[in-house]
Amino acid sequence: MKKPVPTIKEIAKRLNISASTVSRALHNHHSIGLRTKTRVQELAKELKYEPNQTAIFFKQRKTFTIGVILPELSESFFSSAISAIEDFAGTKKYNVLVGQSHDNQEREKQLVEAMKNHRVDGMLVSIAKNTTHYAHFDMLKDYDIPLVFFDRIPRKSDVHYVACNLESGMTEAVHFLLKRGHKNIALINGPKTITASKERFEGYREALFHKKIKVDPAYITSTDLSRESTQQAMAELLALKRRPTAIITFNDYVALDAMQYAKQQQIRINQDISFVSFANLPMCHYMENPPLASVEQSPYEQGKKAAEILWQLLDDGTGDNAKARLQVVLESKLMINPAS
Amino acid sequence: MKKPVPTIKEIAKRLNISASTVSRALHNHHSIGLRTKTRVQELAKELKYEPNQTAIFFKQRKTFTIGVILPELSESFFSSAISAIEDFAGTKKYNVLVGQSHDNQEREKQLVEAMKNHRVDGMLVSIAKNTTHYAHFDMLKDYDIPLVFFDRIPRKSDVHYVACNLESGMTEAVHFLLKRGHKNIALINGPKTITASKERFEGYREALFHKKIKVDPAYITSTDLSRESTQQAMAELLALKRRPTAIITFNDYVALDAMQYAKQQQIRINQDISFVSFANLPMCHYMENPPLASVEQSPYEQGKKAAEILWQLLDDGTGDNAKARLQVVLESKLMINPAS
DNA sequence: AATAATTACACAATCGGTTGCGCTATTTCG
DNA sequence: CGAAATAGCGCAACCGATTGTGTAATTATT
Repeated sequence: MKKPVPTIKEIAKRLNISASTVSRALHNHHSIGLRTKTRVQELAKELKYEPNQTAIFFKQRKTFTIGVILPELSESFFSSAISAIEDFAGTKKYNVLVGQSHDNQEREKQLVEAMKNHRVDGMLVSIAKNTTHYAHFDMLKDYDIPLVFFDRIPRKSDVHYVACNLESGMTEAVHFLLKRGHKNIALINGPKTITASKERFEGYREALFHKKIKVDPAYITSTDLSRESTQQAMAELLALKRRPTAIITFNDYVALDAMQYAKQQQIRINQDISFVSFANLPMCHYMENPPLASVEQSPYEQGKKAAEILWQLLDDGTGDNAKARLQVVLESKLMINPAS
Repeated sequence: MKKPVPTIKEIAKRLNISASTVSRALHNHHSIGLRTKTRVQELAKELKYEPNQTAIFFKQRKTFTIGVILPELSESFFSSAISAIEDFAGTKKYNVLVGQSHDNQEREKQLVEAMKNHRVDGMLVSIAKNTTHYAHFDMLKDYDIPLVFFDRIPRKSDVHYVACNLESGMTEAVHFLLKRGHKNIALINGPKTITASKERFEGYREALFHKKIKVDPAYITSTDLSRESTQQAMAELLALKRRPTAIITFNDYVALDAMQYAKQQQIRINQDISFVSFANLPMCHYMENPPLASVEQSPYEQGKKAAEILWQLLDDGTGDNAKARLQVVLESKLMINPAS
């Protein structure tokens, strides 16, 4: 049951040859004779020899492992993204190390440290909500570990990233509602500190500006994404004299909480008030009164694209394209809910 | 930007002492004088020295990494489980390597190989649907890598595992419906080949037997979990003379597909036909007509428990408890949907 | 036939940190 | 005061694989 794990030395000893010869034989090196080559390979198969990767990692200064850090593994968006990343890594024979920050900057930093010490060959990161310092990421340059951000990206220009154009998604959403005759379109945005909220607001402002409609500050609310906070925002909107006839929410979860609250207030969903949101969760297709439309943020595609970029950097060897920043913005798309 | 990564040797050279002294100083070894100790530690901090883990992994024959293999990272159940595992591993300063088998036995085998060669300290696995051979798992014993299965466990008795008692969950579900006056309770079960389906059926049979009700074979349908297959099963049930008044489905997704089809056939959900299912997905709490109840399978708890068992094995050092099989069955619980 | 080229392998260093052992001062104690 | 104990540090082996260089034996070249 507990056989001694076979090593190159063991094979060498048994065949009375040197370890280096065994190593070369196993790699089909040309300087090894056919006879010894086959003898080595046969014994290796017999002993079920498998190279000790930890030794190789150490020697080659390469671990064939990438690190992925994201806020929450259990969130649909991120689990789709990590799935894409793992798929891509699998095709390249790479391993994937994961860590979740739980939107905690300190934990995020620890994870970066751990993965750096682990000598991952590259990293993919979706940053925590409240991450404001990026020193723990900058450090990776000293270790020549390429880094690609995705979805939740830092507000810096000197990084590689993949993101989704939320602004255009929001613009599309507003136009969609305007076309349906809505004039009073409110917003339940996310936490003001995060980029994603700002982009959404910009899209909103842009769309209204384009139609020469003034932005009513009272229509702009925000939630910390908790149910209570969302319902608080909803309450504010319902209390307005000029009550909105349409609400665009930060994402589908917020929409659901808002809609639930609205229902309690005897408001008919998508009749008295129409909803449009972000994420396009599959579950909404099963609902009787889902948001009329939702902006697809393509988690799988983002993850995949981020992985592609990372491998581009890995293949470049030295990462000499430190100047050329690879920045990809995927177009978001407003998906009209068929069930609505 | 590309500073030479500091090593122990570098520190040793600068202080004109030996590498071994540096190593011991950093570990607060008693045989090192206070003066040199502080000199070393200060220089280490100044150079931002961080030990190269790959070297330590290699030398110590320990990687502080566990491998997790599951069918699909993007499935809610598994993403919750991996989240729990990562959380637990984090508290122990361990890293988590993930891989998804996509229910493909060959890929699963590759992943086990890769993780074994990576010398992970332990593994957690939820096996692929169609995995029938376990040789690739047995091999781990030769490498002293403890292994704990969870949720999707193999049909072998000589393994450690954590699973959920689906049978009792099903029994509860049937009793729930019987108590509400239903006599004609049908089943849309999962693929016949998988254990989870068998357990559900056993629970169903057991519950009816207990009430001295005969099982009508026509009430037992199955789906491969695709929408088409589910709706096919639903069509069969609706075509029956003695149409069921309640249906228990394999999981919430199946329930949603079935309900959608039923609606198209002018059937009023939970009035003409009541639904009960498995998984207890949060999304159901937002629906107007969710399944009346759903069996909670506690993915987070299962993942956590599996991790706990794995660490128990890791702490035992030699894994000498090869005889004592750690097998935990968590009770499933029928959750009545508040929104229903 | 003498030299050059090629084949086939061994030796040894190396990656970075850890650890048993040994050596030398200094201190302690009888 | 001389011997034993102890403190403080260096030497070298080691983990397992890779790789540059050296070298003997064989083959090719002119």
